[in-house]
Amino acid sequence: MVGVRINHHQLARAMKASDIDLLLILLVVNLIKNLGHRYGSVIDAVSVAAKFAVYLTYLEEGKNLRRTGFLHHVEPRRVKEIVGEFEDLVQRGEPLHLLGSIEPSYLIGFSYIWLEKFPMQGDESRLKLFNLTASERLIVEASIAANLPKCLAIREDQMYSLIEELHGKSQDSLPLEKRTVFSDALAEHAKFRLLESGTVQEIKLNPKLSAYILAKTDYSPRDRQARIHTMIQDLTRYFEGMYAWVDEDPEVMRGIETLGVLPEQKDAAFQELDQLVRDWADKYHSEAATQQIALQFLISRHVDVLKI
Amino acid sequence: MVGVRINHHQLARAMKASDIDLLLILLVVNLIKNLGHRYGSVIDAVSVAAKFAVYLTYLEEGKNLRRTGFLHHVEPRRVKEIVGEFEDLVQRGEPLHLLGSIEPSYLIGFSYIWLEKFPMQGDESRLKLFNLTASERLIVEASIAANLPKCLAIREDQMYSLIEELHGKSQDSLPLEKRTVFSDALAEHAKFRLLESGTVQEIKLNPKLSAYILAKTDYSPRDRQARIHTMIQDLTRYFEGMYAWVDEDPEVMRGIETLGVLPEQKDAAFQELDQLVRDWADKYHSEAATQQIALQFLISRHVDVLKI
DNA sequence: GCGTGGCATTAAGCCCCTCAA
DNA sequence: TTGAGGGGCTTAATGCCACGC
Repeated sequence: MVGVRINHHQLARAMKASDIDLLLILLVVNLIKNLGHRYGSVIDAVSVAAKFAVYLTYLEEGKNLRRTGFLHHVEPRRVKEIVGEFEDLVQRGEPLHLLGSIEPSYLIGFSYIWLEKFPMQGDESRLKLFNLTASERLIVEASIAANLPKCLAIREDQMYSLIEELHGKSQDSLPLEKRTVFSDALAEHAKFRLLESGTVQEIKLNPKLSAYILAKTDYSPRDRQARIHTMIQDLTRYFEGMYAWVDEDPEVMRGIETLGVLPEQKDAAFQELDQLVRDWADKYHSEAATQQIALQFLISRHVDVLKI
Repeated sequence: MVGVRINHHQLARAMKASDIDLLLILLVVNLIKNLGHRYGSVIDAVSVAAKFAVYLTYLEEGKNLRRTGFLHHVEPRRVKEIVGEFEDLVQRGEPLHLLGSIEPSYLIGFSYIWLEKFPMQGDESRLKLFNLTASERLIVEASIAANLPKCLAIREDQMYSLIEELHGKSQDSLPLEKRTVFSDALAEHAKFRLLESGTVQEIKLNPKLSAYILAKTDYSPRDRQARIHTMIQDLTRYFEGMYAWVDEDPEVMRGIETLGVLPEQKDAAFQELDQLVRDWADKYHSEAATQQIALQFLISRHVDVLKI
């Protein structure tokens, strides 16, 4: 049972979640489970977004606390607090901060700090910090994959120190009120996340002592990070475009085609579409144009909603 | 100042929100401001999604409360509560409910209940329920748009009754624990939302008395609703496709082209693309194929991120 | 390791009321 | 009406410690 991967979207559908609910689930569940954000920080992030909505309405409604409160079902007193928070931000030129980054900031850069604090010089043993006999060391080293980042294996308490330092750094960029104290619980959470993502590996030397090694130089691999970034940007653009489409903006065109494709024709179809789009863009592109447009497209498996 | 429309995305960008934060803002702010969901219900909805993530991890990790807690930074005891909630849902076959519907359920169908409770028979006056002299009535009626739904104008207290009944109905579909009591504050919120969306109009008869008329048969116009629905579905599909793309799924192809287009060529370009895509789909479509694919595309204004 | 229990703090989402400008 | 108070309830996010298995 352990390690079974559950398709949250399918389970949610089976539980008869509505369309909008599926969208929320898709976003939130991935933030938490795949990207590794803390449960609480996602809740907080959304709460900031919701407060932002309140602040905007407040501005749009002529700074009327009561009316804003009615429109969103929030107490005027609370509206006032919220407005205060945002005016403060604007005043001090501080950035609007929800999650801040796609992956948890206190885990990003974990490898750098490790490499910085515990570098592995030349051909010294990775297990330098542990008192092992030569034969013990050889046995352990044999069980470690090759091509690992050049830094030393460390003890649990040293890893906690690294995490604490990282947490401290990530807090520096936050306004004073938003900072959260470091706690054992948080440290342990981070350790689990690092292990789970494969960034760190634990090697049990004996029942009481483990060595921790850095297994990857990033919380996520570089190219995957880049792809996730692209995904977020595409999604945001798509979101905005679709909002405009809902309002029947004539500058926006939306379309969808579903079709059955034979496996052996798939690659040809993909390639041809790519070429068609490229040619189309070349044909209509004009350097003289002031208006830039973007054409996004995506081919993916089509799952007939009714069939599920 | 009142009624000024603020582009939340631009303001958020100006406040240096990160990419992922912009995405969250786009979603949450629109749920609250444009679709009219209560502040609290959006928070709750996300909280349910987050709890769903916890539940999924719990299942995937072999029903290990503690480990699940560490992975998401939630106390094991809380994990247990959350798991209990979901097992209950599954057990009783109850649907997973976050927002439930794209627009607030207690406002959808407002016009139906009005038409049902206060229908306007034949050629009787819309203001039947108000004691007005013939001339007063004519003056007021002249100020009302033609072609309104055939139902009577009502008093404020009657509108509150309608809202209460509607709230009651929407609660029926919820499990017992999730129900919220009706309150004056909630009623007033609904009233403001109805007025703001233009579903209901207020006509001041005198300083102490207002008549309320139903100005539209829907909280949102039908075709707009349909578009919003399409948007949510497209977004969800796009989301899923992009997630697969991140994992380098070979069945997924993602692309984007940006170009400058002269206004006079825009329509031709749009039409040609439409045709190209159609032809491409026809060419590769095979009835024999078991695998269905979907090609989504969207043209929208391209805003260079760097320029903002 | 894991489940379970106790104990504590703080914020915030809710409700209602009054009074002065 | 709107802003500004006051008062109160309840949930839940977050922390810590400890016991028994």
